Amino acid sequence: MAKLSIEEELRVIKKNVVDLIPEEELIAKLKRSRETGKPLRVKYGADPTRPDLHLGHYVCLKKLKDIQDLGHKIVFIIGDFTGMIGDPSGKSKARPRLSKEEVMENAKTYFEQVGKVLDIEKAEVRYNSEWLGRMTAHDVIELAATYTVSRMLERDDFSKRFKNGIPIYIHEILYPLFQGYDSYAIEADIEAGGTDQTFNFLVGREVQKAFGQEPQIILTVPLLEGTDGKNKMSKSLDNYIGITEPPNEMYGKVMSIPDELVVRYFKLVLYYDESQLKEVEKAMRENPRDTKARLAYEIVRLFHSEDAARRAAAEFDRIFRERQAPSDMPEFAVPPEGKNIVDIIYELGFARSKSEARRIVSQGGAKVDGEKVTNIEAVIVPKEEGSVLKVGKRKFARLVVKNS
RNA sequence: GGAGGGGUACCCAAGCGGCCAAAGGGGCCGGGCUGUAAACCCGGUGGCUCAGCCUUCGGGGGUUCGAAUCCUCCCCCCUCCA
Repeated sequence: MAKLSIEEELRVIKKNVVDLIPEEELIAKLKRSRETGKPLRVKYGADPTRPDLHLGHYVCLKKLKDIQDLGHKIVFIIGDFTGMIGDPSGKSKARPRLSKEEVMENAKTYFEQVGKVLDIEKAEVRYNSEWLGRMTAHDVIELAATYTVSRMLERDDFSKRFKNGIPIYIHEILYPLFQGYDSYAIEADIEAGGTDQTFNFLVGREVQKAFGQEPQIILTVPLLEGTDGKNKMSKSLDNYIGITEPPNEMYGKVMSIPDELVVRYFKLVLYYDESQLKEVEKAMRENPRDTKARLAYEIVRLFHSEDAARRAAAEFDRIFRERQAPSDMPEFAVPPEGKNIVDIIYELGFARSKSEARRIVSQGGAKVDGEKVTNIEAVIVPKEEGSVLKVGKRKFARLVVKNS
């Protein structure tokens, strides 16, 4: 890659970044890196419990890719040790303890997905049990002595929980310290992550200083809101768009985000620059639907292909604009004498229980060949060429006569 | 260690002997409408062999014709004092 000036390098790094603390130190590090020819070490913590990456992760991975392209070293930390503690950031729910095998398995899936965004071969991968697992009680106390309780309680999550009488466990208090120790162990120059990690990263700086190391730079990227438009994208809230999801699913999920989020997705996921975003804003006012469709198209293209995007768009229009059946749907065998509508819906997995299937039917949510079927006693005998069952807005199946 | 408060369905939160499968909100699901799986409006939301039955209100035991509601033991959480 052509040599950029420090200013240009900094501009690349700063794109779509919320905080860079402190910028002067980064400039100094960049200068020194050029002089010594040693790339900066950029730490990124990987969660070994959730191998499904989504667009929210992508925002940060894309940033890492930018930095990698500038010639710096990305260091992935697999938190196999801290995974047993559970990061207190956000919701606090006890996470299951993972076995070594599970961690390795998750890590494998994780990197398969990360590989879609940046070059794993050029990155360094470390497991934090390597150093945390070797710590003695003495070491832990020494680490714990680098921070105070009141400073720990400055953290937003903690102070809120403390005020609201929600328990905070000691091990959760220790978490940021261990994460900080990781930075020391790998000699991080920069630590990157979402803005919710700011506190942990700051603790990392303190730990590094306490152990006589130059503190890392903190680089945070915005948290992308999920399809609900309110909360940050996360698997547990089920408002996420996974980067490995099939094209049709991905396209549909993008179409389901609130209109207000469209510009933000163009910015954070597609990396549009200011002038492009102005155009998008204008287009959004004039024709929101088509603009959102363009977003969906571009996102599918990014993670799959131009061809997949085209097909996903056509399929979406076919189902939701023209109200037609999809070109491809699961087949369900019905005996010649027919089968009860509720049983069919339940067996297809279109309802979680038979009661739910009954509700769907009686509320008018089931159609066979375009005709509503509201009687839960109805017995369906498919036409000779097959019939189309539609449940809700987007669940379809082809019913065919077959002797079982 | 002492004193108080609390644990209710996917989440938050009412109920405090029968009318409670349990108010209300969120979420989710369905319908209508539409520019989309947007927004908005309406309805539904434990399960089943469904006008009936079975399981649910931290866990066990008990009182009662009858308990989420009363008693008792246990587990867990919070606050204040020490």
